[in-house]
Amino acid sequence: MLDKTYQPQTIEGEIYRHWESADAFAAGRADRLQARPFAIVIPPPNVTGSLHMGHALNNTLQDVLVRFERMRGRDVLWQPGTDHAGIATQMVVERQLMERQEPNRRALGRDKFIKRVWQWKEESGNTIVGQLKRLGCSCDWSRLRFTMDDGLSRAVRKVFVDLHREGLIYKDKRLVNWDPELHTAISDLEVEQIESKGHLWHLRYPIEGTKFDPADPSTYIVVATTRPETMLGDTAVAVHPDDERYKHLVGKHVILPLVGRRIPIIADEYSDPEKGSGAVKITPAHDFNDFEVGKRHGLPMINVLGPDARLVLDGNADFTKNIEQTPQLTHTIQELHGVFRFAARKLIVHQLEAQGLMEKIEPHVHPVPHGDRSNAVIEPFLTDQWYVDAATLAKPAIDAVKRGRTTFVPKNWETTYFHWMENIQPWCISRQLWWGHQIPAWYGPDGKVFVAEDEAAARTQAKGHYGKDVTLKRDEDVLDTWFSSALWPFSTLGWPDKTPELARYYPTDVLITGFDIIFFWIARMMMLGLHFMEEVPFRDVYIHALVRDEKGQKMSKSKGNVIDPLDLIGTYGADALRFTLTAMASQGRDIKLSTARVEGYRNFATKLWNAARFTEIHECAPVEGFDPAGARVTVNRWIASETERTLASVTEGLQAFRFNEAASAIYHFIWHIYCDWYLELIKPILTGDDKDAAAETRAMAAFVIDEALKMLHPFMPFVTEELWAKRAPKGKGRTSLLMLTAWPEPRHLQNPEADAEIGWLIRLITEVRSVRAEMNVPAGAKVPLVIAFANEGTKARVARHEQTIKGLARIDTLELGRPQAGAVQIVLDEATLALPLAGIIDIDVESKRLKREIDKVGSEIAQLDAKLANEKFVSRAPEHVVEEQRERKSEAEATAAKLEQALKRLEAAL
RNA sequence: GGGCGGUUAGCUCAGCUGGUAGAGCACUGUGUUCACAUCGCAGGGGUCACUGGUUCAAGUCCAGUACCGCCCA
Repeated sequence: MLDKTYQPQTIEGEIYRHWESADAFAAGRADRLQARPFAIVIPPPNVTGSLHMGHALNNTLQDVLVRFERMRGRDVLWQPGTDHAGIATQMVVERQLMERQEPNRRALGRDKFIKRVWQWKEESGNTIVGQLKRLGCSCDWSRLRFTMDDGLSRAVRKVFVDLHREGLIYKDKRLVNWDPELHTAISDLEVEQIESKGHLWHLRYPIEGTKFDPADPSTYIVVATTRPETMLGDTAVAVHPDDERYKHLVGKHVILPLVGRRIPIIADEYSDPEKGSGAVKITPAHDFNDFEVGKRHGLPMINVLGPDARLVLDGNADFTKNIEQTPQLTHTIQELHGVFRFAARKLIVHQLEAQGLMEKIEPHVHPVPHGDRSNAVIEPFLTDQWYVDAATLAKPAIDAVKRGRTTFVPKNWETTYFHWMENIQPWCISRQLWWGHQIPAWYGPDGKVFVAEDEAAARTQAKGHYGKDVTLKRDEDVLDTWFSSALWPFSTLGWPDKTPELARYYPTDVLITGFDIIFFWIARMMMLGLHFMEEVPFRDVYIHALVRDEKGQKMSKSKGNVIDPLDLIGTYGADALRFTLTAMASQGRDIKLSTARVEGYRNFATKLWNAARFTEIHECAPVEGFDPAGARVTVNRWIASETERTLASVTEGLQAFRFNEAASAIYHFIWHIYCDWYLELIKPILTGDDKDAAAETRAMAAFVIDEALKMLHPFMPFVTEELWAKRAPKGKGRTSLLMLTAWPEPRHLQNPEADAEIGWLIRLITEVRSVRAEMNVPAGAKVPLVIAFANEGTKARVARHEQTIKGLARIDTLELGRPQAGAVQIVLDEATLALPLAGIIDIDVESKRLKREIDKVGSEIAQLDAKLANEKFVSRAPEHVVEEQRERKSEAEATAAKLEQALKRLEAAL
């Protein structure tokens, strides 16, 4: 006997272990070798991370789909794995060293540090795997991969070497986004532009050949800048070519204050006449736009900052090149060399002010680049880095989506994808970190680079080049983490080896992920998948929303509004959390999660549990060979019909990635159809005298709940599996696993007659209950019911459902006859139901109620009349729509007439 | 500045190809009838942001406005 409530905590772990021990998650099961494969690769979570709400949503949706397809007979591979997350993981371990007051990374040295990270990975790397299991994820854990596994690392090296050979990876000296805190380059995508309050400093640059006079504007040009400290590296001043104010100055030079460098005034459209003074200083080594301007005009690039964002002036040959050694210059170098950028800013502003070179300072809000990990202000920095020629790789990736070989759901994300891909910049892939895939490049004594999959191969190349063995030094940098993630759909399947898995499961069927990594990950998988596999990595990309808190705020640790999915699982069970996320995953809107909702779906699990308990109590066990199409009892034919409708909704919903529709279809069926009506309607039959009907009903009740368990299983795997096991056919144990049971097939069970009849019955019961409640008839009181003016069909229905009506509407005597004086009357189709409540009810109140009803129907008739009187409607609307309105009108008129009669009868009683 | 999305019941949200506005929670009344009070029954509550347009018909399509959010520059 089932307990009164479902206790998820006590059974979830056990059920999960049961699945695992049955190898139920395994891809390529022997019984499915002939089946069509269905493959999903997991977006690999950070190996040292823990499950947050985004993971919970992402993996729930994947699991729903995977379980659905598995039940539909596909050979499912859900490929799990974790990501080494270069910067994040390295930071975690460094912080750990600091907290434990152990030697820091540099003191430890590269090898020892990496060993520590591996150690940390071994300790905590499976935390998230365990958490995914708690969520119920049915990944093939035997195939768990890690981006730094030997195999995946080999794939990374091969891709690097191949792309390099093809000229698609190259080393270049360009401006990069430099994180001065982490001392590494990062890609554009890892930079967040944050609107910040700053200033616009208007600096006066004296024009060469004039005597600078603060009172005479013709002796200087004003440039506006948000970063005065970079002025030491200025190599030009730019004005717009059409700017009349400055036309006469183009071609002249200014003498850079504090430095004495002679720099040209150039005309370039980059300068915006509307902004600031219309003239801008050009610092090619410290600004991306200026870099381009510099290239156009052949300007020198003078780097005045070091990797830690301190000024480097002393001994900086580029800085002192072509300038006179003045006392001012010496002073500048002395005072500013080694000073951190923001302190330098203050000093420089101060000096310029002292010399009358500051025209004005305006408050100014502008975007400032920040590193997404360190949150440090990013410095455009001129260094040598490795780049991927993304523009070339993007072409086939754009084409594949344009031609529909890969489809985004919802479709509008394709716009985002195209926009980015069509404007893609070279991808900086080297990182000055230790944790990651070390770049497979070796340098000879003269700096000549040899790219090879291992050192031996590099040495061979070097020997060929130099004609002798030389000492090679490996590039110290590692690759961007996303470089290895980009290979995930094929590297996890064994590539570069030609494995059977690769042949069978690539391309994968669908990728499920959030929009925040369309660029980081999806785009790059598309590029590298197409390049190396000559086939898209996935057919569909389902983009889901972000999970926010109930106020719509992004969850973040600093805001303290994080809801821990594991807490919710602990309180309400994994099924409740999963169902909530699925039911709220409608396309194109963020999810505002509230625990009330989770609680509601926990209640749903309990409801289902108790429905099962009911079937158990009434011995509704599955009957082998039971054919629902052969049911005779109307209510059974009806529930079979409803079941089939639900099956269509759930199946179609999942096929179209309309998770919320699928979820609400099964929810509505179980609670509001099966529990609210079917189980209530069959109670009289189960305890009645008709043994055949009772037997059929028990079998049907069992059949339907089993079908419901199957349909609900992808969403709520634990409780359904548990009930499946507990609801064994009579005298037998149930050895099958629900998760490996076949998804229901349509059996032509839809039955309009049964639908109509039970629909009528439900309306009758509801109407009677409603009137009872309105008339304050005590809930427990049984009253007589007279049905008047019934046609033959209704009479037959009344006879068939007499017991049910009596039970559910709390009726003691039910007869056909005429409405008694002073009775409450209900119009139901052609019939009138009368509840002789004289003495209990207030005639006046009842009269008002009937008048209200008449008014309601009356206004409906008026509306329909207006519509049908409209000639254009009648002539232009489709025939069936017009017909429908006519029918509706005549029904409404009939109802109105009957209500009028009812009112007359009531008034006659007065 | 460019792009995308949102604005529907007190709250959180559904509403796919235009044809009588739905759910959950909350609220009100009522009930412990032998599956379930993590429940049942009944009920109240919406000029679908605004303005125009297309159409016989607009929450749904189009244009614009306002406010909110996100992405990119």
